Amino acid sequence: MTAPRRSDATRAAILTAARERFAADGFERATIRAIAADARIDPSMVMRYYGNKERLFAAAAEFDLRMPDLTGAPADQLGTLLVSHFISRWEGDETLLALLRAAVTQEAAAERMRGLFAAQVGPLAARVAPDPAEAPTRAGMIATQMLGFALCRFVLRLPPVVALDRETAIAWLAPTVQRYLTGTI
Amino acid sequence: MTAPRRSDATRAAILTAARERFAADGFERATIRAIAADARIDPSMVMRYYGNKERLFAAAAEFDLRMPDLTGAPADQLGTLLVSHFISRWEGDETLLALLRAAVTQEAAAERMRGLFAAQVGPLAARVAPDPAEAPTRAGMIATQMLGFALCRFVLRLPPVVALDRETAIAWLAPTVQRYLTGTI
DNA sequence: TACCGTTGCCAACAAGTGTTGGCAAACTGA
DNA sequence: TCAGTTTGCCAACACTTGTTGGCAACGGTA
Repeated sequence: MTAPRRSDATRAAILTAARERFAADGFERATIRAIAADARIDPSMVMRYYGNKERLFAAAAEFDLRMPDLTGAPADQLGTLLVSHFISRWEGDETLLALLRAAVTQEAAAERMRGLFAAQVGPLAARVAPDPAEAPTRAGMIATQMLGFALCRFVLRLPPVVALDRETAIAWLAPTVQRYLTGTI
Repeated sequence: MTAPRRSDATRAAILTAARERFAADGFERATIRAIAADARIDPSMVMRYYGNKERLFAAAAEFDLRMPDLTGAPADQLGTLLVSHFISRWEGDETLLALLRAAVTQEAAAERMRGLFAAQVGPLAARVAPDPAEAPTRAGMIATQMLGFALCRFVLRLPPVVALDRETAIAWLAPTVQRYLTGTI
């Protein structure tokens, strides 16, 4: 139980600005100076509170997929539920976008992305897959589709993918994810 | 018909080194100095022959998907043929990897990626899709899956995706691409 | 009040970046 | 042979980057 500090607001402002910049520009093009300017403080404050740029990114890219509990859900609805959940996670929080943009050139960010899918999608796959031994592969295939969708929609902004409304996107993606999760290979 | 210049070998060496560096490090972390060092020439030569870093990248990321002619192929084999072709294109040439890594932070590279799928996958989808009007969407969905696969396998290096051998990868991906190409939505 | 840790800013550093201009050597054509 | 072009390197430029140290103002505590 730590006492709240007077600088907590500054810390939070830095983190918010960092997430925005990392999400928009990636790791190398997001500069400490720009982040500090957004947070309306001096760049040296960023260093004092977060040590260096990598640790700032690590703090800003803290993320949890919050995978839903699918026990009890209709077996043929798993794909729809999962895809719908993923899209919500992407749209509600730019942290994942920051993580994806950075992961392409930052090994630490890539490692975190790997951990995210292994630790959160893997167990879910293990519970519903016909053979639990296939769970990592199934989680990996789901990653290829969901990260690919996010890449095309939010990063590359491929027009036909941007144009999809939520329901249509789910209609396209759900059968794919359903098959990766429970289908026979 | 231009006469071959004495500097053509240097130009080619620069281009090869540039492709390697851009593919491995992305646009901003690949430095002119490092590229020049790989090509064993002075950094100023890169500027003389390619003007600036952006134009160097544009030259290094010249790429053609070389989509195969699928007229006459069995309708139910389209997914397999396409996926197999994509994987070959990815593995045979690091240009596509350079383009993907750069596209995440460089708008010009993203634009080229958009053009690639619109101009090469789009027409193919128009020929085999039930309704040609859906071709852009279908090409876009194929992009989400194939770029997502490349992202996870070559960039993020998700272990279960890296571990897939070529046949297994095709077995997973082909039905997805087949459905995006010809399935009902 | 006097004290001391906290918060913040300013100025500067060292390193690395893309980029440029000039100059020597090598080559080409007459 | 000799002028003119091409090829290459060196040194430097202007700028940006992450990062550091010092110094003033603030705020709670005794």
